[in-house]
Amino acid sequence: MKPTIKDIAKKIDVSVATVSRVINNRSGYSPETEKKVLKAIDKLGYCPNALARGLVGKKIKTIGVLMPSVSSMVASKILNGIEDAAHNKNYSVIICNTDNNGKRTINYLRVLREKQIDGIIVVSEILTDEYIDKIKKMEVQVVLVSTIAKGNNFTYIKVDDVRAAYQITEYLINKGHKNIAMISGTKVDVVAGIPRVKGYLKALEDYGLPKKKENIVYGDFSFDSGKICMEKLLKQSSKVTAVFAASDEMAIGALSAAYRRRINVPEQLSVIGYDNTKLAQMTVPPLTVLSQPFYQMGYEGLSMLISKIKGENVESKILPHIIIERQTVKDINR
Amino acid sequence: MKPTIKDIAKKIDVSVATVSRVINNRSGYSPETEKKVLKAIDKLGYCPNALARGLVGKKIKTIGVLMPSVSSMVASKILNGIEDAAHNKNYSVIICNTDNNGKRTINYLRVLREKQIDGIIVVSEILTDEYIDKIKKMEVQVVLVSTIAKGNNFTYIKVDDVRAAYQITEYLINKGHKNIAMISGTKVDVVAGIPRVKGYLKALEDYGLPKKKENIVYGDFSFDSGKICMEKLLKQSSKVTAVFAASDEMAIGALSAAYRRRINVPEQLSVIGYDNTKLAQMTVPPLTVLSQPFYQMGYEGLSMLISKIKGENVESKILPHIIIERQTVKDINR
DNA sequence: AAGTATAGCGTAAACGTTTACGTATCATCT
DNA sequence: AGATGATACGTAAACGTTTACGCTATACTT
Repeated sequence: MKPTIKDIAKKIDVSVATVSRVINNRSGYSPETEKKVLKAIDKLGYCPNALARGLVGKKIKTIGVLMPSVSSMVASKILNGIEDAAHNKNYSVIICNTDNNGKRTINYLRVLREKQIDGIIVVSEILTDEYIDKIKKMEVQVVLVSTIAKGNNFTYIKVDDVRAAYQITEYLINKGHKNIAMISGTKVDVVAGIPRVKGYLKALEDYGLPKKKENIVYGDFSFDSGKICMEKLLKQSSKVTAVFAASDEMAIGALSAAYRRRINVPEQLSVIGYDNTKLAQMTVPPLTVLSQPFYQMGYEGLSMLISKIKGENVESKILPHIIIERQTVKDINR
Repeated sequence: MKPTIKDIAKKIDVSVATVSRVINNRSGYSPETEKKVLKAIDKLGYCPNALARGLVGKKIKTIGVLMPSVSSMVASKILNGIEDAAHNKNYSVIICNTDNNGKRTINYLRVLREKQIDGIIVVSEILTDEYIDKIKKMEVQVVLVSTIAKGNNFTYIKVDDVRAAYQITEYLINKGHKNIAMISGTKVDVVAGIPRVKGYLKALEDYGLPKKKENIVYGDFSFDSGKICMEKLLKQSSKVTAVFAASDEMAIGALSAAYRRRINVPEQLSVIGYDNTKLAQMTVPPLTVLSQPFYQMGYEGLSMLISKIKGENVESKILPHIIIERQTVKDINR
């Protein structure tokens, strides 16, 4: 059997309270007792039981992370940031891959509640009213990473997607492009879908460029859908010179489709991606992208959560984005 | 305050034992009492406290996963499998990103012990004697995924790397290649490094092909190192017609380097990767690879762990691999 | 009728901690 | 000398469960 605090106490003939005090660096014992206790702990190989601690102290130093997919490049980078920050603050993280599945998500919420976690981080998830309701009932601290819950004052940390999409489009316009297509994500996505289309359209409008319906095609953020969308775009009559894809993967799909049609990037067609996953550097030619600070999002998101757990007041945060110029966009002014 | 089992008991005037019994589907109560209890639970919004349960029952239904990086494509795919299996078996998973850092790993081991987890999975980690020692002292069930601990009888699940490397080389030989180079991973890696070189050399030997020292270059599994290694290979006098890279990323790096040098793949140079991450389908041309069943490794690895936790006897397992032919290898026989 | 089995429940200990409170000892101050 | 305060402990309750054990009432057996 694993030794308990009682075993330590018995061995050196002190009370459990004293042992507990030295373990927790409280005051109330002599240097000699401390030495004896420490020695006994070492000898018996004692290790505190976090469950018992959590039961009385109501803190288990563990948080839950809900995300639609742990294996996507963006999610795993965010997770990376969360995990690093958690480790630095001595918290553990339980991962919950919701798979965009309502029942599964609800189940996770229940399990997290049972396990008395101190807070939860929701990543890239589209929050339904049901989730929001359950989360509120949990009476637990929450922060949203790369997502929002409109109408609710959940703390969030993300990038300004409409602004980013606007700047991408503006960037393309400044490079002389006038007929710019967009490969969007799903129409229902309130974070990575709708806002990016909005930003794209706003820029077109501000610069007096025509908003052509056929220039927007909808994928699902995946490589395959990017390929298919690009095919669609290529079949159209209107000759686009640049394509803005709402994800790296779709941009790479577009690259693939262009390659198959013997269309040279960036000579004949410019392509810009969104995210700046590791992929973007690996393509030929390397992909110009809008970069989101995923790691930072995760890291700061967790830090914000801990602050909230400690009772501090925390404001939502918009993180800056940048365009990373590589080799898939051509300046056609010159 | 969250209601406890006592609150339920008090409300409907039964004992806590009875409430506990219906919660846990034990016998010993009438249908009417059951109804009353269930109703009260629903009304008060009661949720069991897993910490208290774990304290008495010595099972918290949580496992820990140690991996060098959560954001790498292969690790995250394995994690995906682990998480799915865990969810199906009603277990939670705590992730521990060790970052190949000894102190950090030891710290995680301590935390996992404190939190009384039921088992641990070690993924792709190079196990030092210190880790092995600590793990043994934890008296906890373990399974190793995509790694081994030589000299110790830890249960593992992985692919046969020397056999896989042998088959890759054989495959290339059958396609008419005689001067085959290898871009290996790190020399110290006892799982993804050494064994693959071994398999490669064995095949060369069995087929009576010369083993040239300069045909093996060492990277670190990353894209950049793959690029650099390919450059080295290209600078050499001996004209290689095929390259076997010990990871997809390095293979893609090789593709990049070849492209820059205007060397056509697969016309002038064949390339084969190892892993079959999502990346492999996205390159132009799509990458021929040896595919490792990462998701399955994770899924079955966790299942094995649960079996061990339940006290069953579990054997280590070698999972099958296959070569997926795409477009980067040319048959130069014809 | 007496005995036995069973259903349905309650009591209380146990799990491993933390912590409020009490107490004994001793030094210091007035 | 007596009061005061600090130091160094110990005692026991509390956290929210599970579960061994015991009890009562009823049904069934012989």
